[in-house]
Amino acid sequence: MDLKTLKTFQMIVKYGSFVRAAEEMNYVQSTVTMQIQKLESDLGVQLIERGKKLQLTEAGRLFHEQSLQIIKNMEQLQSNLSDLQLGEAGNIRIGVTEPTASHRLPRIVARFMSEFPNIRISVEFANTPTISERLLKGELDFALCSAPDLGSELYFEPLFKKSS
Amino acid sequence: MDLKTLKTFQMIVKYGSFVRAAEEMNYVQSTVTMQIQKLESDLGVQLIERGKKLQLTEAGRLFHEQSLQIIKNMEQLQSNLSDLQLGEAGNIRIGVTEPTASHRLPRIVARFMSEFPNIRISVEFANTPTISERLLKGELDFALCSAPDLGSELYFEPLFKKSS
DNA sequence: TAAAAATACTCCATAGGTATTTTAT
DNA sequence: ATAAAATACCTATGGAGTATTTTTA
Repeated sequence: MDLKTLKTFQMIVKYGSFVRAAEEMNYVQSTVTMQIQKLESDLGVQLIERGKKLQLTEAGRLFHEQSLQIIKNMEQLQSNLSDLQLGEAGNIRIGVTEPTASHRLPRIVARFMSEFPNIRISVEFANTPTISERLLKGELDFALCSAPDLGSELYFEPLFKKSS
Repeated sequence: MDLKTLKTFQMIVKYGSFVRAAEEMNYVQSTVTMQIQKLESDLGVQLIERGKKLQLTEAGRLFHEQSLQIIKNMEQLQSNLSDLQLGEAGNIRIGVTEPTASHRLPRIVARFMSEFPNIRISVEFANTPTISERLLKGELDFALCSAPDLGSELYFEPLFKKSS
C-alpha cells in the first residue's frame, strides 16, 4: 500500500473524476484506473462505484476518512523531519551531576532556550558512572560531569576544576 | 513510501538488528539494507547509525514514534474494512417521512439493533422529494416514503397503504 | 575472527506510459 | 455523440534474491 495511491484516491473523491485526479497528480488517466484497481484488490473491497457520477461505496467512505488521517500523519512526519534538519526543532538530551546541575546549568539552559526557542532540552541528573553508561547506550547526547573511567570510548573535555 | 518499509524499520528498532528484522519480515538481509537506504534517501535524512550497536539518530527516533502511529492507523483501517465485509460493522442511512417515522420505525429499528448491535443506523426525516434527491445522490441507502416521481430511476416497492 | 551490514549483479514484477476500446450520458 | 473509464500492450524502474566483500566488535 503506497502513499501515492492514497493521495490519488483522495483526489478522485475531491474532484469526483479519475481524469481530474490524474491531472492533479500528474499521471495519465489509465494509471489512476490501475492504482485504484490494485488498491481495491489489495483491500479486497470495492471503494468506488463507477458509472454516471462516481459514488463511494460504504467501504469507500470509511477509507476516505481514515486514509486522510494517514496522509496527514505522513506529511506531518515529513515536515517534522525537515524541521529537524533545518535546526528548527529537536531535542537535546543532557546528563548532569550535582552540584553542577544546580550551580551552573540553569543560566546556560536559560540562555540557550531564549536563543533557540524551538529546541527542546531534556536534562537528567545522575552520578558520573550512570551518566557514562547512558551516554554509551546513546540515551544521552552529552553530559556535564567528572572524568569518566579511563579506556571508555567517551570523549572528555575538561571545562573547569572543582574550586573546593 | 511503502507500508512494508515502515514495518521493516520498526522491526529493526525492536530487535536492534537488520538480520533479525529480515527474519521477522521474511526478507533476505540485503533487502532490509536496501529498504532502509531507500527510505533514508527518500526522506533525505539518516535514521540509523550503523556500527557497533545500532543507534537511532534523532530523526530516527522521531520517525520511529510517528511511523508507529501510521502503521497502527493503517492496520486499524484494514480491520475496519474487513469488519464491514463480514457484516460486523457498518452504517445504514435511511430516509423516512412522517408519520411513518414516528409510527412504524421505532419498533423496527429497535428490533434490528438488538439483532445487529454493531451496525449503526442513521435516520433522516424529510419529505419524499427531498429524500428522493438524496437517494439519487447516494447520500441515503434507502427510504420509507410515498411513491417518488414517475421516471426517476429509483426502485419503489409498495409496502402498505395509507389507512386514513 | 566472527558476525553484521554493504555492495555487486541478476531477475522479474509491476508501476506508469501510449493507444485503443468499451461504457454510459 | 462525447466524455470518461477500462483494457491491451509495452517499457523501464526498482524491489527482492544470491553471492561476495567490507566493516567493526
